[in-house]
Amino acid sequence: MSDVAVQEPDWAATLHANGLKATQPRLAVLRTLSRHPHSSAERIVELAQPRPATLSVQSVYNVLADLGSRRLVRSLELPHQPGLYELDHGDNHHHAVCTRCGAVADVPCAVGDSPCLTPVDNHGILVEIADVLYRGLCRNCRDLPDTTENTNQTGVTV
Amino acid sequence: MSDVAVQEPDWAATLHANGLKATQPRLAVLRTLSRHPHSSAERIVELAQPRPATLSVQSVYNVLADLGSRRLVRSLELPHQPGLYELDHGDNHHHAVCTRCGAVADVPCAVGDSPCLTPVDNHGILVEIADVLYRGLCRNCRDLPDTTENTNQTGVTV
DNA sequence: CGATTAACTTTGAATTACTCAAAATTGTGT
DNA sequence: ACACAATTTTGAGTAATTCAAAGTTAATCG
Repeated sequence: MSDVAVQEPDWAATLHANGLKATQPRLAVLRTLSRHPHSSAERIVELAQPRPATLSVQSVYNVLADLGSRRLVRSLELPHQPGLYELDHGDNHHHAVCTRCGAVADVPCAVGDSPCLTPVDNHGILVEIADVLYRGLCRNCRDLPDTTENTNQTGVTV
Repeated sequence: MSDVAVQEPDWAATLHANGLKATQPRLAVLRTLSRHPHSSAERIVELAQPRPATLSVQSVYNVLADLGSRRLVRSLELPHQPGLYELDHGDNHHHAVCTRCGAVADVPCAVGDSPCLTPVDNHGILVEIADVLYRGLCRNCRDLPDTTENTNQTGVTV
């Protein structure tokens, strides 16, 4: 029997197609984001180990910048938290974040087709993109009484 | 003839009504935000001078935190920029930001009534708030050719 | 297939936007 | 005016990120 492995893109080929060398740090970052979307730079370093055995935070920042400029990766900035990164699948999806545990979920960009897709002229600014951040409580946190400690608790109120 | 002054709220009374002392730094921050919405803490220090003659950045942060907890002021976090502050008028408006010059404009929360007001259950997260950030080009930047320097240029791409 | 070299990563220092804590000051009720 | 708690300031500290120079590596050429 063959292993039932999750099909992953050929990252080396993707990098080459974008005029980038297929280096270990870049492959590690792409593999990690593929398995763990919405990860911070520090988290990527943790998750990427031990392949390669060492990977500096600065390299991750460099890699994320390079991949971001090629539209392979995009970032998500939540208030009072380090930036989170995910593979850029070309869709313009938004995010829902739990204000209690910090869990992040993708939300398709289709709430009656607006406001994401309709360019609006607001006070002279011709809108091309709408970034929407939904805030609320995830199922798990909703079910817990106010006083209960949450296992997912990050200490951050987003 | 009397001066044609813009009518400003009685900030001292507002502070007292919220159980806060009407101190010079607090009055200066409120006056400044009233005249210059979407200002950062550093900018508030610049704009508030010379009344009082000295005002520390830390005081501004303290004041903003106090006023924020009383819902007199709210903040707006743009990626890769210091937090911006504005008076909280109780409406739940959003913001449009020019990706070229960084200009910020208020946008009423009413794009077909959604997505701001309709709670949606997305991937288990019961949405209570939707923060929308519109990005685009302001009239001024749209009229300028790509190569032209923008007078409002802050160096920041938001 | 091994050398060359431009691209890339790492190391270490610097910066920005804040936060924290203790000391000095000020607003307000008496 | 006085007193005292509330507030501001001063100074140090922190987290996330950026900058710059030296070292390393991937891919191309011989």
